[in-house]
Amino acid sequence: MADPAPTLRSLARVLGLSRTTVSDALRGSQRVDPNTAERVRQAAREAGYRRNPLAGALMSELRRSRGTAFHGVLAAIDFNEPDRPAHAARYHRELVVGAEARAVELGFKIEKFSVGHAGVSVQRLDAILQARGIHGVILLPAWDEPDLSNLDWTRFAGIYTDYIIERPALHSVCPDHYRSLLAALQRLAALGYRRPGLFLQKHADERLQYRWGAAFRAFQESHAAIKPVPPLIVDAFAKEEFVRWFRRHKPDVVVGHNTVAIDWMEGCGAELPATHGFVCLNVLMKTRPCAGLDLQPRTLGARATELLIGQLQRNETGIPEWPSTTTIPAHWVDGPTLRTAE
Amino acid sequence: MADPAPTLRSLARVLGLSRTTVSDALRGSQRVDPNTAERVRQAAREAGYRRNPLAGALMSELRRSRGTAFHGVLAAIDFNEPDRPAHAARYHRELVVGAEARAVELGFKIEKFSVGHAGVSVQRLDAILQARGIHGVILLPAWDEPDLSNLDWTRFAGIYTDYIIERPALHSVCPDHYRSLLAALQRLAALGYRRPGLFLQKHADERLQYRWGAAFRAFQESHAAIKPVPPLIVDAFAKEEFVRWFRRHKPDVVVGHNTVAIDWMEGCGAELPATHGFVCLNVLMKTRPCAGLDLQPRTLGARATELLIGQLQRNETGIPEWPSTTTIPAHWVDGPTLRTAE
DNA sequence: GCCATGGGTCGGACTGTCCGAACACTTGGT
DNA sequence: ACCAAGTGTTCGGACAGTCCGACCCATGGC
Repeated sequence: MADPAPTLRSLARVLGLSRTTVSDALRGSQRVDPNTAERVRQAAREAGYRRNPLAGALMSELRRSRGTAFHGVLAAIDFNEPDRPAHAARYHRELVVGAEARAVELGFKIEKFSVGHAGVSVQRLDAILQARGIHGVILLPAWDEPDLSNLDWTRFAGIYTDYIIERPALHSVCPDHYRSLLAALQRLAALGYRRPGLFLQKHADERLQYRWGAAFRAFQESHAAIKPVPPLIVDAFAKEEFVRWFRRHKPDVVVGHNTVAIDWMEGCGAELPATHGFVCLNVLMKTRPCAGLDLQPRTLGARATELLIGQLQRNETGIPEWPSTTTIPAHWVDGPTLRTAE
Repeated sequence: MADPAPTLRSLARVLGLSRTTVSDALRGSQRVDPNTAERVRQAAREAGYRRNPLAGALMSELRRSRGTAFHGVLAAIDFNEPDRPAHAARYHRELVVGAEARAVELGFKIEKFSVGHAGVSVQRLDAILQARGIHGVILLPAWDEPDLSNLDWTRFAGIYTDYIIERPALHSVCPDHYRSLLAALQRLAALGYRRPGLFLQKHADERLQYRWGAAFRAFQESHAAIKPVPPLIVDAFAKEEFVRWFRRHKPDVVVGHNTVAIDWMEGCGAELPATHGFVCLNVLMKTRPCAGLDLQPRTLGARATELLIGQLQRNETGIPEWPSTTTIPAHWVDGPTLRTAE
């Protein structure tokens, strides 16, 4: 093990070939004689040659985009959805802000693109990215199942910033809804609340594969002191349904997205924080001051950028064999809708 | 913008300096005359120079590691736990095998260390790693809450290969139990099973923050055609308790860790796969042929290594501000305990 | 006058890739 | 028999930014 690690050049010297031929042979280029290629592969195996992926990525980039030098540019791709609610638009903006900040720190730059509807088509996007020499893309969350399978993924590395993407199945980054709600409920229990209730829109939970509801039930099951208030999961927000549920099951704290529930609770005679409490599952959605969960879109954007740059440095383009999901727990935000101590 | 993007060399030519001096100046080296440095910085600003981060990373690695025979060494740290069951030991081995393979591909190498009990103490480990110039560590799962907070984390980057580590709070990599069980139940439903039952040891689910149980209940709640068999979650495996549950709730397929349940089912008159089915939640634990989930320890080890090397390349040591959890879904394995079609 | 010191600058070497040039050899038309 | 065109294979140049050792030159002590 005293010898320095073998390189393309040392290998070529031993074989009596040029470094170029060795490189081509190892990458399976059609230009080299099959016999020569086999010879090279065997010698590489025996010498324990390991290609330097960093150099590979650099050179590939450098040569391919000759003239138009490497800019270190990443694309943030937004699926153009016309009637996106304000909080979702803000979540997207925060994701991009976080991604941009981290990108700059690592010597990259982010450009925004919009596809579908008023934006460009997928084919057009492919052409634009290729022309600009962009090989890393961050896909922003889409309400409907996004489809970018038409992109030529052999030339791109991608990260999705929501739970699951199937077309194609990329690595993704998103909040840890399950763990965050468990932690929030634990905090409520520590504050003395014993009858937590969950108030959700059905579609919101479905998108997360029922993680909110699952965490809520798991908490109830595993804590004997907690009274099992059944979660209220509705098709659309409606006052009557909520009031009926609230009167019947008497939760002492309600956890949900929509802060209009606070008004309805007060309409039933509740006084916050004196008699009851409220926690918002996404502070970007609150329309009045209250405690809640910050899903940390900036941090998610930053982490997505880190993962993407990691892939580029390993020269890993294409669809991963085993897509992974990276999650970050939400950050608790105090507010006037909860009592401060037992 | 007709000119090609400025490089260190083009910048140096204009300034009448060498590329080295320009590089040093821009990176704020002490070796350069402050006046020269300022001149360089201004010229770079005016020319719109942007350093190529890929080339930077490559060269930094290349130059720094010259002379040192190995590109980089990572440590795999195992918490020495005396009475670890055989399947856990195998899971650990597979994790390391996956990590080693990926490390080699990326030009790194892995060395194994064992701490606690018969292994070295944490203080000693710190000294050893420092002396060996090792800055990346992969922590293997520990049954009890592991504690490595005494390591001088300002000098290390670390990844834990299980759900959560609090001392210190590092990034972690682990299987996606929640999603995997949901997917498995969906598959069973597609095969025609309508009364799935879950059989768990309490401690096993607690360690995962109840994710098995939570996924099971979430599936029942969201699928009207599925009969809600209550999960059997026991303190210790015992035949009588299982048989009572099995007779009373009549599940048509049982999902659990311990394959001894198959014997008990057969004792109750079940015939697999004719009348009933069984799925093992971790194929490393099965003691007889059956369908189940491969939690993919090799892939997890590989991904942990990638994340760790990413941190090292970004020069990120210490405890992350926001620890993330990266999960990979389990891989379904067919077996003779399930019918093959509707 | 000589040598040691040190601040500032420079050149060499390093990685793998891509493209066009170069070369050897075959084929087909005249 | 000769040349043009085509085919198959190999090679060399250029490229990025960094680190280390070498080098130049001014200064100061003896």
